[in-house]
Amino acid sequence: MKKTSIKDIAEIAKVSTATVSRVLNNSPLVDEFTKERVIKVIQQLNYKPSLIARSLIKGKTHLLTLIVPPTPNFFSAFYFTQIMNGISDALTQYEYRLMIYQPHGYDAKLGYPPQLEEFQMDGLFMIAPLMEDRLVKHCETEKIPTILINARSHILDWIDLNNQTASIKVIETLVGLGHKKIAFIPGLMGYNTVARLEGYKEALQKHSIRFDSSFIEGGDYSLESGARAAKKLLALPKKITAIYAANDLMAIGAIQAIREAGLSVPGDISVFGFDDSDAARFSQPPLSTVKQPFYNMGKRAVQLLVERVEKPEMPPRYEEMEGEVILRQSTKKI
Amino acid sequence: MKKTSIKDIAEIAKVSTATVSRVLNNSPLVDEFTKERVIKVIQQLNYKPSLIARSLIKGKTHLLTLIVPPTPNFFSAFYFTQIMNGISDALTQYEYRLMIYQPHGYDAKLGYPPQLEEFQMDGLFMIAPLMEDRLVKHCETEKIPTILINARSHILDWIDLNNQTASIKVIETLVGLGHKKIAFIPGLMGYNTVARLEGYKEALQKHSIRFDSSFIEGGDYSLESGARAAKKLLALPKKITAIYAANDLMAIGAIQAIREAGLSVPGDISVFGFDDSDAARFSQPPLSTVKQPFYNMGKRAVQLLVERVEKPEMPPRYEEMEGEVILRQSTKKI
DNA sequence: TGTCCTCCTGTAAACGATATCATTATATAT
DNA sequence: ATATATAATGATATCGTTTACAGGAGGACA
Repeated sequence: MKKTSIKDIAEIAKVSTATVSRVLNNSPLVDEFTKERVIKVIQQLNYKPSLIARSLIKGKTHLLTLIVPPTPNFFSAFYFTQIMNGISDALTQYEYRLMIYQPHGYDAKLGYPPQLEEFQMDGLFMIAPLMEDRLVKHCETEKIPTILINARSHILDWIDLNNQTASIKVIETLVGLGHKKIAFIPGLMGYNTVARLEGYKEALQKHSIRFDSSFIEGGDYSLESGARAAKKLLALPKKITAIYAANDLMAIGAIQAIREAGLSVPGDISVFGFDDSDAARFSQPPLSTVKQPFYNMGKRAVQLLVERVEKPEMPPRYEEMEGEVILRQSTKKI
Repeated sequence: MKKTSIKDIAEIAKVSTATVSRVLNNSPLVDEFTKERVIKVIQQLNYKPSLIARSLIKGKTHLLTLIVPPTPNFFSAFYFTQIMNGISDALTQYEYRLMIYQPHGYDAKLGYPPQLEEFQMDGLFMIAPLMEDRLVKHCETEKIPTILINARSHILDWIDLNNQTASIKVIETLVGLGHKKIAFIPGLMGYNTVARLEGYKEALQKHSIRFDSSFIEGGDYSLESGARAAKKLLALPKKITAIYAANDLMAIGAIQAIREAGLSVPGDISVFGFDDSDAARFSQPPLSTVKQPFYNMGKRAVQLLVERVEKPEMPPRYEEMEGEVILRQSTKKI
């Protein structure tokens, strides 16, 4: 009992397979009467054309692949899921399907994962690849239709947060609350960290606050690294009144360190995070943070990628989205 | 400049396409010498066989699809991501690839999403479908290789938490801490809620504590519903000393309600959650809860599904996994 | 009546692999 | 020398579609 194919339909409807195919693709050059007859047979047999066969001859699979970083500590679930939901929802408008690929030995010697090349997919979403990612390089040189989400490139399309203005908003919020001695805990060096630091400096300058490099203490996006950094910052001779961390987890680590030092949040020190993760909502006190429009980034990424797939020669397109400051109880006026 | 195909290889290596195919599938009936020659050409041209073409003739796509519920409020990101990570990691051992499908109008009239049928995938993962899910019914009657994760069926394979023993562990932990008046906030009625309630009753009986139906106050897995339920429970004439909620979010809602009533957690009332979500870790106080082995469920699901795909006629297999009690600061001895 | 269009339909060749069967070359047995 | 087995290879059909091309039917027009 094999699947019914276009041949079966043709036979029963007493037409050629070509005609059935024309009906399927509702070509105008088929008689109304025969069209109706064919459709009836199709419905009776509950026939569904094979996308595999169609892909083979058309040379397009209508498959897009989402490359997921191998969940390092800084890559949290909510981040990914929101983007995926955005992609998934937007895809319902298009005739494309979504595959997931999560490289395992990411930094291993292997360059481009063979599985991807073999399965001719039409385009790639890449979430937050690192700057030196080999896969990105490969896509750039091979001109594989790709859209970077939360990363940048001169050759590929991308969507990213405007990290600089987001940072500026944070600092202006803190300055507005009366803070002047504001420390920053950047994450691993990457596109966004650089831009956030830039924004931090710019906002300070705008408000005539002198930049003090001892107020910068890096982390690796983990909770522990946030705690470590905060500990050092608290030991500084000049007393800080606020800490701005490059993600929520480090901010929460900072809160822990501040408590351990016998100080309170936001009583003694205000803390700002970044990302608006679950952790921010449920931390104690709830964390002021920056919300990235992940869902919309995913949605928009679909549009850009599909257009790229259909017009591979278009010049690359870039899009910056704005972050939104979410004020909760970890920050206070002084 | 089209993709290089098996024909090109054959031509350059001066063999037939059949031989190239044999080399690709390392058949033993090909001379060592020609094999070497063919391989060299393959590498030179960086040829990768088309999985599409292979799928067409083999009748197998080597594509598995993960059906994701349309993120209702009770379906949180960490839940899904952990399962997906498990699946994704396990898949590296097999020659299968992963697709994602997230139905949108889930409860709408449409039964089986056409996109799935058209793209012949070999098997389906379904996460926590509801009992009356039409897609599940479809898979059951059409004998589509499917594994349910966190759900059950008489016909399909499944992996689920042993909800009853998990519940028993929770109650025994609370009883061990001296609690006797323990309320339960179940979630929406489904497989797991029923079993958890069963376990709750069984554990009470075992410790000769009379079951009191007024101690049961249902919610819908949302934070607000947890708060509402707790409020009612606190208003009971008989004073409870502990609340066990069927998920973390409702537990956190309960904590908020308890605070609003002027009581403290765990000072006056101990609270237990379920799932070990991020929210549990970062709530204040950190929430005692039950950790479900999501990652391992995903991993194991791959094994079961692949075996099912390869032997469709096997009798269905079921697997129960055990939950682990995570003790944090929301529970206290009395 | 013959020519040219238009409209519809069918035939057959793709797409890129695998699988079946046939064929050749070589080795071994008689 | 002939028959037979074995190893390596090639020719060709096949999977389920789409598509270029070729026709046939019928009408319009000279």
